[in-house]
Amino acid sequence: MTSRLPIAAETPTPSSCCPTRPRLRGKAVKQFASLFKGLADETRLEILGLLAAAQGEVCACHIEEHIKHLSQPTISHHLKLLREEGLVTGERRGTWVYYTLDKSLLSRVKQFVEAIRE
Amino acid sequence: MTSRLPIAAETPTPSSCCPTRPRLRGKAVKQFASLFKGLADETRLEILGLLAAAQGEVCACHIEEHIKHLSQPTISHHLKLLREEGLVTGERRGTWVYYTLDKSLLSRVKQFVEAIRE
DNA sequence: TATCTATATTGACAAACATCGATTCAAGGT
DNA sequence: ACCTTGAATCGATGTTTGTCAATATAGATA
Repeated sequence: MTSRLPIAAETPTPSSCCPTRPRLRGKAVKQFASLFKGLADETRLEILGLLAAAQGEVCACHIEEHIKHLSQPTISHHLKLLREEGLVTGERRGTWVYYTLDKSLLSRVKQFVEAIRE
Repeated sequence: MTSRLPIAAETPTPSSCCPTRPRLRGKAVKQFASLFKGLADETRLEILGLLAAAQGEVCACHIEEHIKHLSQPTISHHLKLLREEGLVTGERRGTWVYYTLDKSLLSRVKQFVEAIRE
């Protein structure tokens, strides 16, 4: 009977190791998950990297030109997802559509850093 | 012939609107996409939020306790993905396995912010 | 050894996603 | 009107992903 203490004699209790309130809850979890889903694709990151470097508008034709290994419909599809997620905006002028990085991208990512860091 | 200039008379040329070098390329794109895939799930974000708030170890049993709407194998699966992505570390002590948030999470996210911001 | 508990693994399945070819839509030029 | 070009949409397809029930593994206790 209890000749020696096991490595972890005590069952871990919530009071011993668990936070009362997690740092990501409810709506925030959904919003960040949605944001990161938008960022969780190589093609979309390439597009964002292009727009960030341009510091302004880039027309869809140039985006397609840079991402040469994918078809036009595929890139259009990714642009749509980025628009819906609010990470870019697209404006049609004449024949062309010009895309711009939305500032909300950086602010939302920074919000995540703050939420985790507390 | 050319009675008046159309809204966008000139075809957008790379030199007019395109950056010479995008801000996310090659390996960096892959690494960030992999990171964001790890973050692109509500359950995994909840787990990370728990670990962040705990500021230390949390045993798997408490994680499962907090995320009550999912089965134990499902949570174990997410913990595995987080481990493989280097976002958490797990250490077995006796019967229990204790998880900790890896510091690399914040640094990697901040790297992304810097890359986009230039 | 046998047994109990905590965690991980396996196998199956449905839903979500990335991709493409074909088509459509929008706008300008002839 | 017609044609041309840039971009979006549609429909189909193969892959990835989240989930669970069942089972296996690791470690402690008896």
